[in-house]
Amino acid sequence: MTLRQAEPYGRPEKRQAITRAARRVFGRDGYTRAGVDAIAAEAGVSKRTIYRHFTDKEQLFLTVALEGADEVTAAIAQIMDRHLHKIVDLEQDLIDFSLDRVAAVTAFPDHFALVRAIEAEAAHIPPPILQAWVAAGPQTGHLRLAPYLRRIAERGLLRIDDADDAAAHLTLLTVTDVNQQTFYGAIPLPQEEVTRLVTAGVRAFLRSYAASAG
Amino acid sequence: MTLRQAEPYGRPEKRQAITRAARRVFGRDGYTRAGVDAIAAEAGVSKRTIYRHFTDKEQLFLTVALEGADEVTAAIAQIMDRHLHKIVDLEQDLIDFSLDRVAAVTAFPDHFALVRAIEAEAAHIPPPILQAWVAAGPQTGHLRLAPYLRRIAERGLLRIDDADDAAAHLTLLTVTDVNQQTFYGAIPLPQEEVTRLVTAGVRAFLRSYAASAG
DNA sequence: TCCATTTGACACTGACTAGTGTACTTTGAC
DNA sequence: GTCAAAGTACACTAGTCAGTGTCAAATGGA
Repeated sequence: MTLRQAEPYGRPEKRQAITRAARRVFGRDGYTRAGVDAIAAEAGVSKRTIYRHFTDKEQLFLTVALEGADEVTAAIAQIMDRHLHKIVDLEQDLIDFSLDRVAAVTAFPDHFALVRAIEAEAAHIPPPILQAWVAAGPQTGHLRLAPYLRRIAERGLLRIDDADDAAAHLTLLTVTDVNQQTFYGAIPLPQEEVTRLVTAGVRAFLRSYAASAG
Repeated sequence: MTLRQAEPYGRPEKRQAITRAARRVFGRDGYTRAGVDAIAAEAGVSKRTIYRHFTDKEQLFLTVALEGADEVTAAIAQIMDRHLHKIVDLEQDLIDFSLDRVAAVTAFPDHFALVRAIEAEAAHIPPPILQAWVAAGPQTGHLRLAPYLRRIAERGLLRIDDADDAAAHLTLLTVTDVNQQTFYGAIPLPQEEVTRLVTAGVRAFLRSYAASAG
């Protein structure tokens, strides 16, 4: 199992149509249920073409997983910059940031449905590739969040020993909580409940990490 | 799709052999990959017998999911009682409690592998049954943890507004964190790292909820 | 226009799998 | 020992699906 095939093949727009369709179908049906024929139909492409671009169903899946991670990581980076660059009201800014981050799950439904599929397949994915995915996706999220928190701490608004731990804790108390309850968006949750969960999570985080305890 | 079949059929030990094997195979291979023949072989039972006890592969899966949840919920209840009944050193007791709770994942590997399978299948499981599972498993965990925290708060050791939120937050900061990183035990993590994560989580929880801030 | 690359249509193989039908054997209660 | 309930062995259907072979059609650059 190779990570990526070296030589590019075929027309890029075909390849993109395939990966897009694959992301959707893998996310909707899961790896095993997803049929290559269904992906071909969804992509408006011959099945034969898929096998000219990708050697394997497995390789297609892994390619899609890695490429999607990059995409979403970039989007999350933007959300961080929008909310955490300049802080006016820390609590409100963190709440807004977390709500936007949660909303990304619904903004990229195909990708996050795929995330569920990846987590389901974890035991069947070659460890190095799984680690590559974790590194490209979730881990990068933490690594990018940590510096923002550190900078906020330097301004005297937070008291932080380990910024990576703090980033992980903020994520757990907000995004992870919601994702777990909604199964990554598979089971909807009323927006007001999402807001409540995120608000409670941010408040708990601030009680734990705010420099000036009320 | 009925929740449980009313009339009991066949010898209970056969039925148990089937459900045990099903739990293991479903957990190992996931729902779609898991073959009924494989389950029959693992159970030391004729495939025909499986279909006399259960109408469907699907019904077998759902039965196993619900029964396993009950079992593990009971085990977790014991862990709570062991560590949270009388508190001597709150931080240490919470750490020990959380470590034991995390260890339950490796103590019931078949069940928690199945949990991953359930979460993977979430979108394909009839909502009422999925909710029944959530109620029997994860939710009950929270509901049972909350009273303990409330009692600890009444003794003046914690300051808690919403005990359910507090229970959820403690769980997120410890068990969920570890489970997410290990993919429910599929990818191992050194014990020292588990201890570090849990300790950091409990400390963050206590900074957020302890009555007397240091 | 020409030609090489790419793609499509489609039939096909081989393997696997859920579920059934049936005839035979085992088990355990009485 | 009898007998009915339960289980086994095994062949079989019918469907699905990953991946391939083949050849014709489309595409696009020179």
